[in-house]
Amino acid sequence: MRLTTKGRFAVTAMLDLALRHGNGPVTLAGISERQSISLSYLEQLFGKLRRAELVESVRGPGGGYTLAKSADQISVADIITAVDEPVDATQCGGRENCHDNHRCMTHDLWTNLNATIFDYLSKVTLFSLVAEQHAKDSNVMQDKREATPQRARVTPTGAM
Amino acid sequence: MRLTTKGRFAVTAMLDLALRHGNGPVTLAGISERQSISLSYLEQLFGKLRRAELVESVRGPGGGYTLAKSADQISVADIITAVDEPVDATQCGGRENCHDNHRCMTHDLWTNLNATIFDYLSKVTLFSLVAEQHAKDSNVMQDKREATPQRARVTPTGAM
DNA sequence: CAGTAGTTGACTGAATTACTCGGAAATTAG
DNA sequence: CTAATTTCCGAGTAATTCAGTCAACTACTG
Repeated sequence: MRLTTKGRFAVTAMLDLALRHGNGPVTLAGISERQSISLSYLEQLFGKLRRAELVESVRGPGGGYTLAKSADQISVADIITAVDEPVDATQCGGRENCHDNHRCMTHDLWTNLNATIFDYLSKVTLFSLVAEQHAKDSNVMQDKREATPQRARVTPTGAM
Repeated sequence: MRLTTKGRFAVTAMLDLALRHGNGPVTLAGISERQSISLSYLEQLFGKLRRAELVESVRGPGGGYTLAKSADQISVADIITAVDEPVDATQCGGRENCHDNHRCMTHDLWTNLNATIFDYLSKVTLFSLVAEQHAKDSNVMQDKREATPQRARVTPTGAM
C-alpha cells in the first residue's frame, strides 16, 4: 500500500464517475474538465482501472466509462491498489533471511501497519463518499454551519 | 501524509534505536549492519530526524544517536512526517478556486482520509512497537531473560 | 463507408527516490 | 598533541515513478 498523488487522482476521478453514475457513460474529457486532471493522464489511469475491472469502457460516439460494479462495492483501497502497485517494504521480501535473532522485524511491523491502513480504506466505498458529498452540498445550500458530525476531524491545519 | 519506503526505512532505523535504548549512543554503522540500510542513506535520514528533534547525536568515538524523547512519546507519524515531507494532494491548495458547485471535492475527501491515517499512525509509538517485538521474541523463545547488564555496550564485537 | 468520438498503448521530460562519494567538524583515546 | 572515530554536510547519480504527450486504433453514427 502506497499513498501518492497518483492514487488520489484516481480516487477523485472515480468519485466524479460515481457522482454521474446512471446517466450513461462519462467521458474522460469531462472528468478532465471538472477535476482539472490532464486528459492523457486520466487515460493512463483508466487503462489500469479497466484492467482491474473497476470500470467498463464504451467506445465510439456517446461512449466513455461507467462503473463496473455498484458504488458501494468499490472501495478506495481497490482504486489505489489498481493504479498504485504496491512496493515491498521489507528487505527480506517475506523470506526469513534476516540476520540477528529478531527476524523480519520490519516485516511484521509493516504487515500490520499496511493491514490497518488497507482495512480502513477498504471500508471507505465510493458510495459513502458520494453520500458525504451530497450531504455537503445540501449543507452548503441550506445550513452551512454545524452539520458535519460524521467524521472526526483530527488535524486542525490539514497541512500534510 | 505520504507512505513510501523512505518513511519505512526511517521507522525501521528508529525502532532499531529504540530496541537498544539505554545502552548509550548507537552508531549508524551498526544500524546499517543490522537493518541492511545503506550508511549514507541513513546519514541523510538521521539528519532530518535530528532536525525534527526526534533523535540527538553524540559525535566522536563512542558517539552515535539516541532518542531525544522516551519511546512512548515518538510516534510513527512523527517519524514519517520528519523524513517524508508532505505533498499537497488538492489541486486548489486549500483555496476555493475549484470550479463547479462542489468546491474542493477532493480537498475534504483527502483531508478526512489523511486525518484518519495520521491519527492511527500517531497512536502507534516506538514503545508499542518495541513491546510488540519483545512479545514476539518471547513467543518464539519461550523464555527470554530481560537481565541485561548495565554496562554500556559500545563495541561492535567484531561480528563481521 | 467515411468521419468522428473516444479508447488504447507506446513514448517522454521532470521529479523523486535511494544511494554514493568526498570531505569537514567535533570529540575522545592514547 | 595526534590519531581515530563518528557525525555532519553538500554535491552528484542511477533507477524509478510521476505526470503528461502523441500517434494510432476501434467502434459507432450518419
